[in-house]
Amino acid sequence: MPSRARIADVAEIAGVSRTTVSHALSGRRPVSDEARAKVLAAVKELNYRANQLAVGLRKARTQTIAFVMPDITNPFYPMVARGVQDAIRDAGYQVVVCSTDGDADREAAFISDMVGRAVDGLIVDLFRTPGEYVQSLVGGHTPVVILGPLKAPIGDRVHGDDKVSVAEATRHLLRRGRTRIAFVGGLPGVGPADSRLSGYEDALLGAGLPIVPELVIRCDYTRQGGRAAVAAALDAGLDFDAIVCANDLGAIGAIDALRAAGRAVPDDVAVTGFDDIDAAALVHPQLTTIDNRAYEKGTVCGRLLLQRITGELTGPFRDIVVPGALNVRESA
Amino acid sequence: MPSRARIADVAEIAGVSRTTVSHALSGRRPVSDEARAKVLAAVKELNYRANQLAVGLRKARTQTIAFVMPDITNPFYPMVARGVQDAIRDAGYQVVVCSTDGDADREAAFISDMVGRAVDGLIVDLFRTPGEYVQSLVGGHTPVVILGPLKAPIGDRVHGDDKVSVAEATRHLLRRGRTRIAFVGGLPGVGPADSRLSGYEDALLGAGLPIVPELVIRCDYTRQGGRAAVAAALDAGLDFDAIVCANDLGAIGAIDALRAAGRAVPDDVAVTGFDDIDAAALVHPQLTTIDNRAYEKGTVCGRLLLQRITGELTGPFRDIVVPGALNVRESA
DNA sequence: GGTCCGGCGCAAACCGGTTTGGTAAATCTC
DNA sequence: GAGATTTACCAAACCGGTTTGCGCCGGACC
Repeated sequence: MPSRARIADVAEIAGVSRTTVSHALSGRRPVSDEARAKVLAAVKELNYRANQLAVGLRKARTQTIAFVMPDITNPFYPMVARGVQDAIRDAGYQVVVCSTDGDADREAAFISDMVGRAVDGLIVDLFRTPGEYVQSLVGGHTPVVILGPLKAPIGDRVHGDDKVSVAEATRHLLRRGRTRIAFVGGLPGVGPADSRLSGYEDALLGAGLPIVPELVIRCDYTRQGGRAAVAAALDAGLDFDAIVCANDLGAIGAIDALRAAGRAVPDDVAVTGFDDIDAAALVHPQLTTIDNRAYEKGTVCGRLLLQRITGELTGPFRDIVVPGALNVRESA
Repeated sequence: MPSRARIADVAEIAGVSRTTVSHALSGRRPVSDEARAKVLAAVKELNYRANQLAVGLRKARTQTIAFVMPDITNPFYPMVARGVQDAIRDAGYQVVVCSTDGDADREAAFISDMVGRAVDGLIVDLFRTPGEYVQSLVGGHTPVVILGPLKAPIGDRVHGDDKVSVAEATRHLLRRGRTRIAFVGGLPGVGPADSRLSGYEDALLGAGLPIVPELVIRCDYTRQGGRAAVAAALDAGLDFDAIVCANDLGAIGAIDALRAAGRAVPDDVAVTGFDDIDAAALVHPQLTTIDNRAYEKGTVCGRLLLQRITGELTGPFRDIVVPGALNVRESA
């Protein structure tokens, strides 16, 4: 394989110096029309493109940001990535996506690696790496935006407010006349379940209704978990006319169990989910659920990071809440 | 912001030359235990990590490959990306993901940009860019693996065989005693519909059954398309006991129409899909469909590219078929 | 006609690493 | 104990660009 054309090759063919080629292409200093024409012709002939490693090395800017996510196959993150990309593209920036696929060690490895590659900024959603450790990895030389619930004084932060969102879903059920509302999903201490549960509680208390312990059923985030939990509740003869689920998969499982027991959704029991996964609109009945606004979160992260990189934004780190949006469909 | 530590800083603190630091860290030449200890101490103290731009520039290798995909929010591609990543990670390579989000110009821009960033290899799935153009963008200096149906003499190729897969799904229906099988989906000439249709035809003809033109219904790839097509067929009084759909969304739409008409799935009409999207297992009844083996395709792409990069594989470009896998669930 | 100025181009330094060639000291060989 | 070899290190070249400093040239101005 022949190697790629270098700027020296262009200079030789155009009959000018490397400097002049650089200036002709960047416009940093004026160049005669004649020289520019010769340079452009040579560039075309050789199919020349600058080696961005060299450019980045010299300029100390790579026009690249990294987005470190826990799992690229979780549809939330690709949608965030698209938002990020749309927010930074016009400024001439690129995003590179790193998925740790649930591996804790790889979170740190990716961050370190991306800093080594001299990215101009980082967006990170971390499951397991403590904030202080991230600090040491980044070294304070690269601006960081934290996506998600992690609180760490290393950069701006963008996150949702599950509590408020679930409270809104619960109030939606109350407005529709449901009074015996159950909560299903999310083992205590695992993931976002607790804040979602507290949103449910807030809404009930706010409406002057009691929290009935039997109607708060904790289970994992799977379809099977939701199905088993609701089936058990029905078997136990519990009485409820609506279910607030901690996530969509659990809600789909809940509907499975209701269908199996001959209860109509939403007529006998209304069901709400959380996440608004693709399948939410595809199942029957279509799921009323909370859209976590992945794309918007991405654009916010991208804009924020860009402002830090350019210095347009300085001062204390900001904390931006992107509230969820209740998506009313058929199930509630 | 203070700038990051450089190798010269490490050398100074350790009291040795830059050369010795490099050798101590890379092991390319022997270094005394004493010097190594001092270097490692200084590295730790300064939290030093090499600037990969400089390393890549000098070594002319970046240990990075790029994966250019048409749409990161199509779950197929993230799963492929995971496969690629798993295949190359142990060799010390990284993958950077570029999504063109359906924009044709950006396909070319990304490829050009990644070549400019001196990636060691490319995996591309192109919707619109012609092969020869890609050739000129890459310049023949970087190995390429083509994912998908594009035929271009610029690199190895990894793709499915929709025709064979759909034929298998159709034979599955025949084995279950279905005889009047319809095909629904995919406008002619758009995407993979034609090869899928021909698999359906192959299977019927192979079983000695005629192709009934009325039972071949072309529509777009959406849920609405499938629903409208099947609703119209039912209205027209067409008689069929199974439907082979060109994709899962269309199949879900088909089931919508069957449900609305009071036909039971699969008892009255069996339905198969294609893609095995997440929702396929979440809808009711769960969809029997063809898994396009995204992860496996990713690992194959990754391994192939790696072999080209290392020179382990040379000679004519290979064409590897990753056959789909029929995933039998409830709908057929 | 000399001075000043702007336009234009080149040489050289620089970014931060790796790699090569050379050398001084230590060790081996006979 | 002289010569050969090895060990351990360093200086300098190099990767491919950008940027800086300087000189040359021609035209305008006094």
